[in-house]
Amino acid sequence: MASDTPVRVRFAPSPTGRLHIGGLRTALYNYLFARKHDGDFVLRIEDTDQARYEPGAEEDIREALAWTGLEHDEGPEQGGDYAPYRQSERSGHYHEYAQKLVEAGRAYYAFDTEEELDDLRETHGAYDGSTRRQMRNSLTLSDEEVERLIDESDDYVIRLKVPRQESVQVEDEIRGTVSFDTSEIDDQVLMKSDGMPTYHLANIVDDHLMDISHVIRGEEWLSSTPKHVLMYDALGWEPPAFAHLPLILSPNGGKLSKRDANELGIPVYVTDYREAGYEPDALLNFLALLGWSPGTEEELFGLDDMIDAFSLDRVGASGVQFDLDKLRWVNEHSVRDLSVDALAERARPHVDAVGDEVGDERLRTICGLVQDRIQVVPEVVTDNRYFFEDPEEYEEEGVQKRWTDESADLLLAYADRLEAVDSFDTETVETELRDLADEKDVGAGAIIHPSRLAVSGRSYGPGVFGLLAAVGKEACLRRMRRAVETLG
RNA sequence: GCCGCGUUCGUCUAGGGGUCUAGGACGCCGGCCUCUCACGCCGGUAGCACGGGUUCGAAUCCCGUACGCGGUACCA
Repeated sequence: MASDTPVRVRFAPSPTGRLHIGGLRTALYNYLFARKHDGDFVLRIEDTDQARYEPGAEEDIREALAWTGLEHDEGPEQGGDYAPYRQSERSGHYHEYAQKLVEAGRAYYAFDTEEELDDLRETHGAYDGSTRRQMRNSLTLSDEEVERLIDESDDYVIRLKVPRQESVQVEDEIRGTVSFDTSEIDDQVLMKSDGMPTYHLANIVDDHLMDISHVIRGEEWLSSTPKHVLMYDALGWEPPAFAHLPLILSPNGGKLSKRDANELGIPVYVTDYREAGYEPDALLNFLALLGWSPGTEEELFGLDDMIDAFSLDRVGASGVQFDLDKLRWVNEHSVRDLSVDALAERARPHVDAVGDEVGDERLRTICGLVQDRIQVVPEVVTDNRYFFEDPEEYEEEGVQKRWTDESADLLLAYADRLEAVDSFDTETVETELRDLADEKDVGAGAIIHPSRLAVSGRSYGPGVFGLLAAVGKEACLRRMRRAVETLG
């Protein structure tokens, strides 16, 4: 990397769908690289495919990035020195340079119909240096004919004239030099018949015009990079540095799919992670570790720490499998770092969503009790149902282990004592229990465990005294007596 | 099929000719702590894809094979 040119990178998603988790990682690496080098991080919308355009997708992308905190310096909505940042608004540039390529003899008009192209693919293979002579294009037709065809119809494209049998070198920051033989490269369409550029043209024109210094993108682009290099060369432009990131794979192999989301619980879209209650900083931390290593034994990072530690040469080259357990582990640490108040605030929407009615004060109490027992915020309510409703059954294993012949009597006696008590706080509840244990000459555990079982239906969970206090006097008495009835 | 990229514990990775009887993390298993669970701490399990070279010496370099992934559109 030339250290004298300012670093400018871009994240260039296409609004054909919601932002994918892989896209977020690409954005993250771009962001880290930009911040690390005091450069600019640009958001560019690559909306050149009218057929696949999805309304709302750009909004989702913006929302997802905002949620994660990856702020860009320039983009469609806030503008910047290189505006506009939506390719559909930059048509003039693409036409201009497509024209230049034609004039320089590095591109040509092609008039072939879809049927002719299908036919070509079947009989000869690709539209390239070996077959273009047989096709209907400005290389084979007379100038007059070409002019007439262009005038008469809009149904033509501009194709890149790929030189025959040359070797093209791509310098990749992650993989080193990768070479391709131009005989393997077809005459890529640059301008589509609808007047829109293809990704390939738009991408290099914009990267050049926007002074992009480093193109950091997914590995799926590596194969088309030689085409881009050929175009930079034809236009007399210096290509940016390239870095192709390894792809994120499903634990089942292949790309992450909606099926992984359903079967493995791995969300595919960024906003789904928000919905699932993951902490954005944890997601970013996890994503950073997926394909990159700081070289130290540190694993838990804040964004700023990641920026400090980041470098492209520590990004791996092989595909990486998504590991939900690891994400949950990282998230668990983020949850634990939250203040109880913050956790309660985050839990609120999830509480409301399942229709539990609980005041802020009590929600904070509950959060305090479960904070280091959950990995993801919604577990405050999805696990730990006993805070909100009486247990419907008692964990069988727990009953076998903790419910003894004396449990019923002890629990009843405890319930009676609690009924007589005025304030039902953690200390009172504990004092009463210990006093009763002394009185009956049993270990505290003889009452503690049946109590937990009766009140929560489980043999595990928060400390009993906090648990009882949080559940409340009325419910505790009801549940204890009910447990004695059903467990005997 | 062809082209490209990749291959270290189940997973993410460190390591880039001797310091590697391969280090860390997640997961899993065991222990300690403890009213239970969880946290925390301690310990354990498990790996250089295979075959040839090069070298005094290879996880590290080269070649081949296998496997995986990507590309092969008027999609990005």
